[in-house]
Amino acid sequence: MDRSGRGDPGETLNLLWRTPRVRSGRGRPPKVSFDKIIVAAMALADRDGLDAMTMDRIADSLDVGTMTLYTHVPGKAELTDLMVDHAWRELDLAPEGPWRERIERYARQNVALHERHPWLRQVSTARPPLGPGLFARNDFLLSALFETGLTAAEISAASDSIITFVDGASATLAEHSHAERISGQSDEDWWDDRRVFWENIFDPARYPAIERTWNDGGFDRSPAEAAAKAFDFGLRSLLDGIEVMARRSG
Amino acid sequence: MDRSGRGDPGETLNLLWRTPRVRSGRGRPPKVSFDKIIVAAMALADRDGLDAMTMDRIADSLDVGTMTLYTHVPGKAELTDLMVDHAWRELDLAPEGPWRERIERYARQNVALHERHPWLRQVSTARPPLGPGLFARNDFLLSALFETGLTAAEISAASDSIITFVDGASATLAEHSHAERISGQSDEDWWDDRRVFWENIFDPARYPAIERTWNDGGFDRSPAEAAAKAFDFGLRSLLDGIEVMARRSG
DNA sequence: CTCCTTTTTCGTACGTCCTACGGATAAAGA
DNA sequence: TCTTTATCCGTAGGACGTACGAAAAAGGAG
Repeated sequence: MDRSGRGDPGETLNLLWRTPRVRSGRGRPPKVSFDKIIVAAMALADRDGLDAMTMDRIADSLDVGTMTLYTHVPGKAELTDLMVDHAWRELDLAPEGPWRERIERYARQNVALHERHPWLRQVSTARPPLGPGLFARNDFLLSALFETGLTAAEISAASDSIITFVDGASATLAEHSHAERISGQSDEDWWDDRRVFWENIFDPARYPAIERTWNDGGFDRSPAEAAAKAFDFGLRSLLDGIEVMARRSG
Repeated sequence: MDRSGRGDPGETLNLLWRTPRVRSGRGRPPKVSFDKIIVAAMALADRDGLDAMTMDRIADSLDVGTMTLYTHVPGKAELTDLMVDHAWRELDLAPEGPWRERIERYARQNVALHERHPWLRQVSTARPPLGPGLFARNDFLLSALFETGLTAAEISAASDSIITFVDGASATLAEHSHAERISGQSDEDWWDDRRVFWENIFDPARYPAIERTWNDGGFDRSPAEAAAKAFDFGLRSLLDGIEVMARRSG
């Protein structure tokens, strides 16, 4: 009865924390491994998108039968969880420098991660797979925030809001920088559609604030640039908010 | 070549802004309408989740053949876009009160919206359907922010970061309050799993900051309470950030 | 070498889902 | 009555995930 597109949480949990199996030597030698499947699936999703990542194609790219995958992985939902955790493990989170710098580094790394793996925006929202990747990230953020002297509850809340914002904003950024590839629409066509929309469909009388922002040049930047500005502003505000709270309490 | 799970943007755009068709009187009388299909689809997704919302079941709930739907809607991707926009139109966005209050009202409304329509978290991230619902929301936020005296570019960035944060945090909140229904796992089982995880799987030596936060009571709150705290903190910080910027510039 | 046990491989088949196609159907107008 | 127009919807096909079970390939025992 899985309605969220994710597999049984317990099953995934065991896979995420599993220690590599020790083979007895007996039995037919495996052609693929747990890890190779994850890597192949990620490569496919990176190149052709999450929808193109089918069990058939993953198996093909590994030169095995489709059903062979099911010896190593319970199903596609679990495989997706494993991919997400594997991606998060790519974050390079050295605990160095002052706390604010560390969190900014995390934010930049997260953007780069979404650039490499644009499919993350389709799966990485709420209810994340509770694997080593997630825990490493959370540990990094909590560890940085302990330097502020806030209470554990405050730190936890601050960490959660940073995760929420950075994940969402990274997804938006990656969305824009991959837009051409995703929509199959060239940048020129995009601007054309946009012009047609503003000229023919948009009714300024109905949305005066949008009209005014448009006239004042608020939309002159490309979507990617605008998203980057929003990212910077939001992150700065959150970090400032943490500093204010720290000064008040300590 | 749609890889994002969304339909042709141009097609959806026309549907979103379409004026109700004037029937000539000729032709077989319709059994369903555009709007009824959207409402039925939303009811299904609300009750049973997005995965359970199939074209077959939507048609059944309307007492028509499956293919009848395709007379009114090009396909499922477009229907999903229409549902998202329809949901956004439910936001009650009266432009009253000081700007900060207005944005807080928007935030609360958005949480309520995600409570009513938990499937939004699976579709409402980047690349939103550019319909009346989106524009009404953006107009509301921009209109509120104009009171701050910031430049159009600053307002646009601030608005975008609020949208990113509020959407992500609302999704997390709704996720937790619907967790039981989604996972089919009772609250007791959830806490049991949690205990098993901390006792058997979690390695404190590897994640010292998490261990410390745990010991300091940082995780004592229920996930829903913790998410609410993160929501409040993040929104307050963003609004403070806007105030600071406004004071600096004018 | 032969047989048994263990482990992995993978072809077949089924159920679900979206949707292209085209004939049937029901109204209005000529 | 015949034509035009708009809608309804049964059938069929293709894509996908995966249950099942037989076949294959290794080690070890006799």
